[in-house]
Amino acid sequence: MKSKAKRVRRHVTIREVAKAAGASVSTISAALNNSDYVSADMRSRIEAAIKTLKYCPNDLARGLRLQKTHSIAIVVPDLSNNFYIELVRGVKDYSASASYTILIGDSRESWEEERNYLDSFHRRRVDGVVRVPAMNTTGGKAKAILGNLPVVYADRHPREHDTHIGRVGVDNTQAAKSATSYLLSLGHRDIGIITGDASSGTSRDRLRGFISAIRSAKIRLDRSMIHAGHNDMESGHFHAMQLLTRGQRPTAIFCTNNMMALGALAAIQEIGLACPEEISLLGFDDFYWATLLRPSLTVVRQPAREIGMIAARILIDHIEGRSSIPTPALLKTQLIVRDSCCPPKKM
Amino acid sequence: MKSKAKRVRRHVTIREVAKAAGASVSTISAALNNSDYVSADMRSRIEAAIKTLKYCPNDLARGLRLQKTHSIAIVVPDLSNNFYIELVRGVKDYSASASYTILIGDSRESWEEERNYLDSFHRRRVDGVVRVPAMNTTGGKAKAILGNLPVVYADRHPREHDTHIGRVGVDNTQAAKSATSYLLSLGHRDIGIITGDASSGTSRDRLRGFISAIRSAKIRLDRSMIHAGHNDMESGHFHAMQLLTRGQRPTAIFCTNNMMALGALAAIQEIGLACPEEISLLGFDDFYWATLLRPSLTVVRQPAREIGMIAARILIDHIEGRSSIPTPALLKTQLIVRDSCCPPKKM
DNA sequence: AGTGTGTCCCGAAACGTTTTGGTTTTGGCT
DNA sequence: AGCCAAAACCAAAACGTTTCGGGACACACT
Repeated sequence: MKSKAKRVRRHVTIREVAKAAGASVSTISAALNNSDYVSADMRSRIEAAIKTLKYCPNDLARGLRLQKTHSIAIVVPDLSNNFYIELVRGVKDYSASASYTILIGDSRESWEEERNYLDSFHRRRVDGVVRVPAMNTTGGKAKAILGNLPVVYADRHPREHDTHIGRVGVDNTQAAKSATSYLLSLGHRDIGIITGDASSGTSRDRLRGFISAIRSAKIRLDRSMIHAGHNDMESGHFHAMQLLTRGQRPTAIFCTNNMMALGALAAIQEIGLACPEEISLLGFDDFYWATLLRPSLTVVRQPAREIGMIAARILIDHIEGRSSIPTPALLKTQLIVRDSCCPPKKM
Repeated sequence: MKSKAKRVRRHVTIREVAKAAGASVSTISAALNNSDYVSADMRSRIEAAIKTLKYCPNDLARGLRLQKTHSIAIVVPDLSNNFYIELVRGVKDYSASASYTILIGDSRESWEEERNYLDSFHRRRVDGVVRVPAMNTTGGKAKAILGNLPVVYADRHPREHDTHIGRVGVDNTQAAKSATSYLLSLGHRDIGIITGDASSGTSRDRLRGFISAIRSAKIRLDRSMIHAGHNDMESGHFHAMQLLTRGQRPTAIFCTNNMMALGALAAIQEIGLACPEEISLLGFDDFYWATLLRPSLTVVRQPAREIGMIAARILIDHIEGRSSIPTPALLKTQLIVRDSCCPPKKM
């Protein structure tokens, strides 16, 4: 037996395929990238060799040589929020159709985590990233991490100094305004709102829409009815508690994301208020089990999957030098009326 | 200006850092991998150069040279099932602590999708994968795709011919048995069960546990009470409908995963049965909003995060040549009693 | 016979790292 | 001064691909 003992080669290479098929390395490569100019005979010999050797191409080498990985990253702030799952799936489906591969990051609303993911994806030389920035990204600047990698923002606004090639989401101001108008039309006058962190453009827009609706109805705006949470269940619960236990309790609460709506619902159940009779609850973002809650939740629905698909489209178009749809791309929201809102009790 | 027009170099390399710092390429590499033998002076010059040039290491080249990527993949069947999110987070947290990076795949219970992910990860040369195989993986054999990449299975059983280096989950038979015993102890005698696909070892085990409990209680087993679904809401709904509209309706339904429990709950609500008074419902897998449902769901909880962490541990230990804990690793389940089960009405 | 035009294949050079095996410099010791 | 080990650095060879520039051959047309 040969003396070369350390024969623990982990993967078979194109070179071994070449040897087995009696061809040169470059011919194998040509065959793999099904270029023309490789005879039928040769091609079948190569395919046979690939099969018997169980050859699996090395994308590291490939990407290195090509200076392109045919992959994009998607980083979202909370995978346990079904909205982002749908968004990721949109990205994935479009990417797959354009034969791009995706890498998923879950920052859990932490800039630290997000930075790690972005850095890791950058080092992996993804061709671009669609990003839903984490909430608490205080001093963090993605630009410093990503260099001039193409970025498109989805759902949330980019910070001012973060360059990007596109943005897609909904018209948050308009959506919040019409949702609030719905509450007003039911007769509510004392409406509490729980928004996301004020540092987020998206949250600001939704708050703006809320205020605008209130003003249009010629109602005095009570700033103490405005609470800023952190887009998670816990802060939804906390701020709903605040709103529900104060002197003059609102007759309706509008939560600007689904997690906080859940937290608010928990608070309502805990206090033992009847929803919607004593307190109406309006959420943002739909999710597949919203109908299972009692009452089933009235929400404004964003087309999560479409947002993902379009974000991927803009990104990939840009990567491939095509021009794409204009941006920001603003998709339509839809008010899904279910059972959690009704006219307020007269007192 | 220089005539070299196409100066669109996308990324700065170690070589340019070397030039800027007045050092050789190998010295930069040494400095980066903070080896010894690089003077303080040189090191600071290098760091300065890295900063001003915004150097970002190329993990493709690195992985290629090292024959190791320091990354593992985790492929789960359904990211919109919170159980798997927790599992993924467990994997991620352990991996991060061992300075491994993770790649996430979401097969949506489809072998086609899973195969794509596995293949893509293999080509990327991840060092190993933790896998929760998709349900409908009929003829598919992961072995053919992954070669001899280390695989550890989590939550679900591997198929017979799929080699693996470890497995972690819960004692499904035992868990299902004691859950069923709980229903029996409440006085239920006519219990329906909705299991996952029979092709899954996990589903089989849970069914086995159910049957065993029934038999132990000396109750005649009614096979028409056993329905096999597909671990999704839709089939949970469908089979609950079947069970609830038949001649002799069961007084309790046991669903062997959380998605099917939700589907069953939807069916119950649709029919207008009072739960738990007219029909008790018992689920598998806890989720953070289970308490928000009315009734809040009684479930057997699996330690999802721990399963992920241990799976990652076994995998990484193996990759690094360490020996690990024995496998299969079976963790403890816990019955979380809430409001969806009560003694059956006497008729 | 000469010239061209396809077809099929190949060798070698890159891509950006790390590692190996050096060479030079430094400084401490006789 | 002379010597030597250690410290600091470097050039070149990999790692597994793709691509560029050709080479060899076959065939058709002058």
